[in-house]
Amino acid sequence: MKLTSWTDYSLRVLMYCAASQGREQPVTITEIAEAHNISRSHLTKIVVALSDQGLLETTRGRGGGLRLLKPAKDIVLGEVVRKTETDFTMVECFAPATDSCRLIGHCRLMTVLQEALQSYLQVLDGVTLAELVPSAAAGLPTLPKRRKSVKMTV
Amino acid sequence: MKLTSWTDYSLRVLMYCAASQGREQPVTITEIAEAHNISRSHLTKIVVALSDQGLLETTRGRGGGLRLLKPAKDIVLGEVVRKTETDFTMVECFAPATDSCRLIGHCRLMTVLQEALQSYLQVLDGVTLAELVPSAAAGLPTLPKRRKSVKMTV
DNA sequence: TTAAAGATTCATGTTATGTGAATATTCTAT
DNA sequence: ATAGAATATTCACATAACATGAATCTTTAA
Repeated sequence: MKLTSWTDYSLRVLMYCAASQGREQPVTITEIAEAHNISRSHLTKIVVALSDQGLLETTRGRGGGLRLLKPAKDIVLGEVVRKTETDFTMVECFAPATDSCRLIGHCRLMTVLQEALQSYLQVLDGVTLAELVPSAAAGLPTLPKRRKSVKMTV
Repeated sequence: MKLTSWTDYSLRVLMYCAASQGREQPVTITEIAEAHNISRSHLTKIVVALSDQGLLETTRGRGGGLRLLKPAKDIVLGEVVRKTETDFTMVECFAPATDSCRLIGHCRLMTVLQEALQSYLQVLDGVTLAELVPSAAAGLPTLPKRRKSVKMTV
């Protein structure tokens, strides 16, 4: 059981944007791709999806780039994961010939796993992007262009 | 995010065995494979693994088959899933060059996802095999009893 | 000694994910 | 206007995890 790397990258992009809120120039895809050392093409697709899902805003052309639509403190992780993760199927529902299904009518197993999933997402609903990116959480007015060592709260 | 079908099948095997506790002849692999309409070869590998993990006992030869090592009411789902699911890596830990890592030192994101995973498994720790297979549960031949509500850590 | 069971090995199929090149489109600054 | 910087789209392919299945070996009760 794991999140897809698609979700992983999506989170990185959003965190990067969150960390850069307040910057003059918006973040660019190339910038993030280089920071994380992944394919720019691939990252572009992820950004497009995030944009379609209303999680960030893109502007083309010179001086363009990415921006969060909401303040980082208003974006919860659960929302992001629900949108980026496409398949939450925990187990297959087997044919009615299946022993358990024959016994119970509807699959008790699936219900339980669904509850566990809810519990998982609820934890993520309690955390915002801002909390993952301390500098944004602290409400520092501006970030230095080149961040060296930034003190943070653990 | 989903469980592997390996885990899925593992659960089916155990549930089948649980439903058959008390039978004269032990359950056979062929029997389960046919019930769920999956490859006998494949299922064999799963059974071998379950046996190695101490979740069931196998006996070869005529009259052989599978048997749970413990009563179904003493086997919790969390235990099974922890054993059958091999990879709980939620996200990659990116290179230190990564923006977030540079800021935080250790990845806050991973911590949060780990907590969510714990919450997921805790729900499964509250459910036993017996509860998934009514006939095996305390000898009740009728419908499943309502399981007590599970504490969710949010 | 035979048939029924699990165990092992090897080869292959399938699918989701990831990569990257090439090119189109949009926008701003000069 | 136009050049350049950015996102957006399309196509082809690479890769690894997951799944399947045939064939054969090993064990054991009847």
